[in-house]
Amino acid sequence: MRAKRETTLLIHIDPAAPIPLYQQIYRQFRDAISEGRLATGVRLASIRSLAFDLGVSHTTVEQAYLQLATEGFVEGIPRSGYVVAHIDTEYMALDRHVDVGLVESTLVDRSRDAFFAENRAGAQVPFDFSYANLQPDAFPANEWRRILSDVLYRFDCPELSRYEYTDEPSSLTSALARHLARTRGVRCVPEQVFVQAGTDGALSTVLQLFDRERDVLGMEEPGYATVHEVARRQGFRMTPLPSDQGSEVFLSALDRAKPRIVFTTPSHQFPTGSLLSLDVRTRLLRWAEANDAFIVEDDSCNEFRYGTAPIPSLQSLDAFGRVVYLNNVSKTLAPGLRVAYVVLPPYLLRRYWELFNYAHPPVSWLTCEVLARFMEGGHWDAHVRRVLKSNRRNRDELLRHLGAELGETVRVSGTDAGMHFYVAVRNGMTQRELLESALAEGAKVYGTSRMWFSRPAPEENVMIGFSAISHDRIADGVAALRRAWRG
Amino acid sequence: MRAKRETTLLIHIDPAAPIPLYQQIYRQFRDAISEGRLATGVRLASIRSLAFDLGVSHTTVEQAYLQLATEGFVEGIPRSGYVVAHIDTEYMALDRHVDVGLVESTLVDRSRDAFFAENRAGAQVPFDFSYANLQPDAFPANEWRRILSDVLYRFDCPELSRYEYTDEPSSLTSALARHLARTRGVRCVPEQVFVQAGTDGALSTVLQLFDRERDVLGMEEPGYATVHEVARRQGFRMTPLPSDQGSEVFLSALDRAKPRIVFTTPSHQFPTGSLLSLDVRTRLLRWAEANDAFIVEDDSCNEFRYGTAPIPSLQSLDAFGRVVYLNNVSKTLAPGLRVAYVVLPPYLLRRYWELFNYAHPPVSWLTCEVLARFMEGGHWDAHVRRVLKSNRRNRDELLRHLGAELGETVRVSGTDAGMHFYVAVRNGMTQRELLESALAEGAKVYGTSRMWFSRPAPEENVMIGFSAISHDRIADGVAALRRAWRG
DNA sequence: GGGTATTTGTCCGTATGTATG
DNA sequence: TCATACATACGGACAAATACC
Repeated sequence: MRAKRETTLLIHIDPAAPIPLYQQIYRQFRDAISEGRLATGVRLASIRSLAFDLGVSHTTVEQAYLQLATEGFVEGIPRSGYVVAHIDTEYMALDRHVDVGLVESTLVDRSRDAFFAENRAGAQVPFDFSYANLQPDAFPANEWRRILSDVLYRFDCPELSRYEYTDEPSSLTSALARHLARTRGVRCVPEQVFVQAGTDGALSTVLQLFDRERDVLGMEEPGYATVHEVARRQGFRMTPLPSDQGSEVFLSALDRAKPRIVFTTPSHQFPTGSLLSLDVRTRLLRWAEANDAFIVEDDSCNEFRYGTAPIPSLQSLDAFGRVVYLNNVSKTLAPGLRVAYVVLPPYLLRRYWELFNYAHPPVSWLTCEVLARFMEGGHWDAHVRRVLKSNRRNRDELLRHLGAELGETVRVSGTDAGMHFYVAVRNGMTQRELLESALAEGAKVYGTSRMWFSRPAPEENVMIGFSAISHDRIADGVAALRRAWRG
Repeated sequence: MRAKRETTLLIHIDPAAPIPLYQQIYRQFRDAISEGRLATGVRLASIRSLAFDLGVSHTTVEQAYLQLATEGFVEGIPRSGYVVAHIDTEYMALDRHVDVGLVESTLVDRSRDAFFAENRAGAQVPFDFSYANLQPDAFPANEWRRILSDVLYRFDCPELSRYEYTDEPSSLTSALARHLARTRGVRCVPEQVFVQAGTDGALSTVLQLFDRERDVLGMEEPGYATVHEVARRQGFRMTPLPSDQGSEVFLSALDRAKPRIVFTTPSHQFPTGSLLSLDVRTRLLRWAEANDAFIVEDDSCNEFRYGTAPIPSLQSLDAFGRVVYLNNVSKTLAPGLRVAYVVLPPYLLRRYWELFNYAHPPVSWLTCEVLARFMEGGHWDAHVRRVLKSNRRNRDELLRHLGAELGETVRVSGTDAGMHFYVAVRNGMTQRELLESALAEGAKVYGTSRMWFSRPAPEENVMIGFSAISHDRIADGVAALRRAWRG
């Protein structure tokens, strides 16, 4: 490229200004070029001549030119000079404060959204019957901090400075494999266990092992809205499997629709709280084997059974490698940790490694290491016992008061397990009216309508949880519900 | 259901055994039913009669029966008795140690995989010229631990016990928005910032905002293999955009293929290390606006520039809301933390909230909170300076020795920025031979062939990194490379 | 047209005030 | 408090490009 002519741009510098000299020069050139005052191809003053004019060292000018060159405003021709590069001056003049209005309107829309209004401001209500959150002080902060200090003191944590790959068994996958074998009868080696970023992330990963075009996901209805949404985002078609009309209806829907993947919550159906019997379990497994289907067993909440011991997992009955075991630490330790895990059967394990060659584990090594030590040190079992005890106390209290205050008006089910009751309120109110009248009395209960996706949701069903509310507020909370629903 | 006849099953219990009495009873019934020794419909001994026979309390037997009932082995008929439920005894007899062979063979296959052999055992080699890992002691463990203790001491961390939703601005998104505005000129509000589980996770999320059927992803070639893999898993078609033949070839490929999404690394192209000039940047942005396309700007590694100050981000030039800004803390703080973040432009923000209604943030609240305080406390800037300094020292050392020992044999590029050099070795060896001969001398360099996906990769290009190796091993490492490549 | 002087960018070391640890 | 490192600014030496004779 040849220079057309030399610049006549006048540069001013102020040695007293707080801005470095080379930056003052740089900026004046940059702005002149951006605004089109220096046209493409124009030759800049030579480093030495400009330095002489300004009374500074030539290296100072050099530094300014170098910065202009790396940012693309000028082009350096070796040992010859600098010329102005091609710059779209029209573009550079455009205002970049774009579409802030769209951001703001989107934010406002969100804040009005019913689901968020329901779930977000829970803490601000006197009686929050949340079905998923835990007691505010449930997290074993002291133990966690101690273990974390041990890990960080140990030595310099080279693991944190390395990219790991998902086929390296870790202390956490080993601890989980042992724990699952002991408490849930799950048979696996650590290499089958994958730690994931929450249930959403786990499910996302599992779905990616299948074929969007051909494979259909069978979804419990009513069921987790999150699962429904993840499947939609992942581009999978869904077929509803009625979960509130008994197991025969469930199984025959399965046989009609023949999904490739089936999402189930066998040990505690969400939200109804029902339980898949042993007979249905074996029929489900046989069906999966006969139809080359896979079952995702979401075993969340299995720890909380009131009356009987936890029942064995579906995976432990699986003789064909048809079950993906899925669980998380959100209900027992902390939702805020975002730790879930899946156990893949052999076929899907192979498929995983075809598709996740360059994938890294999605959860912090530090979190995994601390959790592994927490489990291996026996803190996990002790902690689950504590949480179970608290949940049982709250459950009994809530059940007692619901019976006493609203005995005639409500039909309560799903009381054997989990962190909430599935309650039909028979006072003629719509779901919206039920939630809003309760809220007006300071009590927050939760709607179920988003858990249906193929047929209209029954109006009268709400969820009343007992995991987050403090024990001594339950009585007053139920009194508030009575005022709201029985006048 | 009516009972056929009563059981004659003999139950033994041992009060001295470590197993609870009710479990001894439960297990004997369970096994008998599983194995078919008690047929469907058979009536169990009544609770009181069995209790009398065994000499235990009737509540002990009741507990055993209850467990059998919840697990589905028996059915309780109210005020009548328990009968054996329908059990698929044939199924229950199946061996459940299935397909362990498949698991094991998959594991063996993996351990032989070239990529994993290359990336996994890095630490065991005397001279690891890794291009992505950090110094083993790079993580600021003391500061991190102190902040973490502050957070956990503070009070009971109710945030850990709650499910959050992704539209709640957090201390981290606020800190990131401020930091990005200051150091990269990125204009955004915290509500546009989304913390994600690593770059893989971030990219996954971004892709889900598009249409798999219609939208094509334009991918730099050579470029990140991870991006390629994520796109494949997400079901997106890809079109290659040559990144090693100058910007005109890049832009014309763009104009021919017209992808909807373009993945770029403008401030430090991976792996070539080249830089997108200002002119190309504006042309890219104009092109995106004219073609209704979106650009994903991976700004990773922008912090490491040797010689000149970091150049402004593409997002800061974006007048149309066409750029998704993407970065992570893996190169500066720790890959093991798995923290990345995206800044969505208004249109994609709206799209996000259509699809991620029930999504939770994928990163631990604890990690986010500590990182936010780390940044707000000024530790981030100081730490980046430290890492930059270490990288610069290593870069200079490596460049010096490469020139001295292999000056004739290699052509080194991409030296202005990043954590590695892009090196063409001109000694006639294939890529495999280059890597293996180096490894035989104890030096690990990294292949580039997986970064091409539509055309054959040049054999002679390897990456030689300097971010993980210790400073005083570089000289010996390069000597090893000389022995390997020049005999 | 070829040798030479000059201009040019580039690379080197160094001094100084400031920020960092 | 003090040593260190860094950003800034400076001047000199060098070699390639250019202009001149």
